[in-house]
Amino acid sequence: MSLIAPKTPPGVMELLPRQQVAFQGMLDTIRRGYERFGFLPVETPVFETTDVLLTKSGGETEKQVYFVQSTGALQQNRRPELALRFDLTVPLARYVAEHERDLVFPFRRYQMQRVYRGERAQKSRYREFYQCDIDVIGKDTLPVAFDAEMPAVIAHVFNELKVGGFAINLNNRKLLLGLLATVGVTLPERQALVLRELDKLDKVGRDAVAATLSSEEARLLDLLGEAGSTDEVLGRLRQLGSDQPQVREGLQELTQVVEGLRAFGVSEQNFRLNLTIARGLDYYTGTVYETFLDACPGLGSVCSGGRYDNLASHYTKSKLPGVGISIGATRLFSQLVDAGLIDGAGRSTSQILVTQLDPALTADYFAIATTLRAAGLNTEVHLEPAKIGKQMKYADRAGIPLVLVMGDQEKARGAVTLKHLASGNQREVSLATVADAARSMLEAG
RNA sequence: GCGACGGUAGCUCAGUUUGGUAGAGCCCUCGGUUGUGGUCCGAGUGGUCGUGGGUUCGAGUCCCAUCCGUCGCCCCA
Repeated sequence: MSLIAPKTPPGVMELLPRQQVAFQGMLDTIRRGYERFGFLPVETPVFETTDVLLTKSGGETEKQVYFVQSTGALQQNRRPELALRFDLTVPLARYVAEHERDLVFPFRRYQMQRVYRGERAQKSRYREFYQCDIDVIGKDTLPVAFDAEMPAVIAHVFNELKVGGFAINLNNRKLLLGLLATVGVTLPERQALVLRELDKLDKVGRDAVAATLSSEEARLLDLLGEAGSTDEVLGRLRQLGSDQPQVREGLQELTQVVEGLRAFGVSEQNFRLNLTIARGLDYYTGTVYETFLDACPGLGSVCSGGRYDNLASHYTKSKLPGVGISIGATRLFSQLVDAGLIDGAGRSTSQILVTQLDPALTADYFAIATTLRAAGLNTEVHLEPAKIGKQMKYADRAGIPLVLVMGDQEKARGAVTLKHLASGNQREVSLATVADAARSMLEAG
């Protein structure tokens, strides 16, 4: 019988158990951070009906959607009625429109689930990946203060994740569109093109971008691309003295966001104004965010989002403005592991392995394990008889930090031997105090 | 969808120039060590050389086709 090659489909992240522990730890940290700011959990199905999912899509999005179809429907040649979500924001819009009467506004929700994009896999571009979103949806109105809270939450989470240096880049699309209008760019298609080119500024350089633009557009490019501190950039924008309404409004919002961030106590190191980021052109209408890690300069954003004034407009007549931001957890994890900022090989969930040295003492081993578990320690018994060296090797490879050994010598003394594998420390302790001893050896490392 | 590069052991790769018995390191298993993992030493398992066809006495190696993968473009976390 011929074997089928065991192979994960391209563009997915599949982890070994110890890596999975490390990844779960990261998700736990993000979840704790989101809850610390009072966001509520929501989950939605991985698939939506195609009419819900594709309302918003331009041609690009639709090309990346995976359709879901039953075998029966396939055989009847019917068009798929379901498709996999490609982000969590569109499902959120549907969710809010559908459950509007049962929700409390402003509605603060977090959602950490997998999304799917049918594009060609590349480095740190996955076809299945986790997004960890927070969004706030207002009823009729949503003050700009919420735009400032988003990056404050992210700064808190990234500091908890210990990712090293990071910078949340801030911009405002009203400001950008207003400035474009002042140089005569008012056609949506042209605006989109200029913004897309602007977005590439860091990547391909000023001259390459300017070559695709008119001279007036290029002058604007130089204004937007000029570096400087937060206050310098704001000052420069004010000096323009533009009375173009979108420019005034955008500048005022951006100023409020900066003031809010400072009031929240976010370090100046962790945010900056960057007038060249434009974000996806679909639904953002005001503030936009993109976050970059100092440790991974060449790689893209690991966390981005923005303000949208009319997201749910396809599903309801209610006005439901929102602002949200999303951590790309799969990409973030793989980058942090590559950069050595987190240990990709986590510990086992077992804290202690009770070995079987003497088959006659099996009942004692089980009883000791029960005692340790009752004391709150994750405990595993090596149920398969084997040489003690092999049992230790098992603990070492599985990432179990502590090993318990008891032979008839120890038993006669009412004691057990505990060995901490990483340090090699080994102690004989009284059976009566084994849980406390184990705990202190785990803490000592 | 477009472009570049690449497919040889579970993994990383050498071998291709000049056709001549399929290799190394790591991993894994066992042993050295009958109460001690990780280090060290020894042995062993593991391959239709991506697939199909062609040239040849003989193809991992040369020719043609094809599939798949990686990276980049577009777009995006």
